[in-house]
Amino acid sequence: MAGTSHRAAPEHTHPDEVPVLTALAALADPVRLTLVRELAADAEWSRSCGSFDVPVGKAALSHHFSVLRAAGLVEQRDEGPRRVNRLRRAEFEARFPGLLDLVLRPEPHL
Amino acid sequence: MAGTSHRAAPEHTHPDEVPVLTALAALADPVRLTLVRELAADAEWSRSCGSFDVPVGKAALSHHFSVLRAAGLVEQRDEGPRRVNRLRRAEFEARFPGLLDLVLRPEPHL
DNA sequence: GGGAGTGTATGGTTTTCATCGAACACTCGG
DNA sequence: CCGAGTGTTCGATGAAAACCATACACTCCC
Repeated sequence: MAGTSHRAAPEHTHPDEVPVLTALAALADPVRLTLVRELAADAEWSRSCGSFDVPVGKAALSHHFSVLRAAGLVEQRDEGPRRVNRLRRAEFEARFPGLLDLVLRPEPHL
Repeated sequence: MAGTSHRAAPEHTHPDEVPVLTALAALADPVRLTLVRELAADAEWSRSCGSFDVPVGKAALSHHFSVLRAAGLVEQRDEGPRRVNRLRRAEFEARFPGLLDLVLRPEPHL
């Protein structure tokens, strides 16, 4: 049958239930910042967890995604053997207006 | 004569030279968040470092202000024996539009 | 059903960061 | 010149967080 996954669905937190401090802490990490940026640059649900170019092992990567979910930044869905991601642009923007733009904006020269 | 201080002037960093990651990290701490908020609630140069209601000793407090200066969030000036503070609203807003508003805005109920 | 691919969970190590206590520097008022 | 008030610096401590290697769970395809 369709839609049947015998795998535990990932726990999500809606941005509305996220404290500012949690959101800031989630974004204040170079690896997660990269994840969010790469995620924003591609189509929704197009990137699996392993498809990101970050210098950490799978275990750490999995943890980072867990943090991003808890901060309401990322939504995940199981698609066959892989877990694909989506940046929760609209919802997160509604909760923290401008924050995402800020972090996605190309860094002005220092 | 006036304006003569035999004390080392605090090192400041202009918001324009601050990476996003540094700004986020500076705000992603409960004590510093309180400092910024209290600072925003009062007139510029009206608050000395010791006048904030945070549950840490002077040493830690001094360190937090150092982080806030490095993030371009706070400017300090020596005024007699005390060091008074100013939130760099305009400059920081120009560099990171909306970020201060976000953190100063009262937290919606969770 | 076996094996490859993908992601999570666990346990332990390392690093980072917030914190404190104590010592020091500076300013001001007696 | 001394003492109180204020803030920084230093060294050490403890907690939090990032990380890795391994082992495990699930899905798909042959």
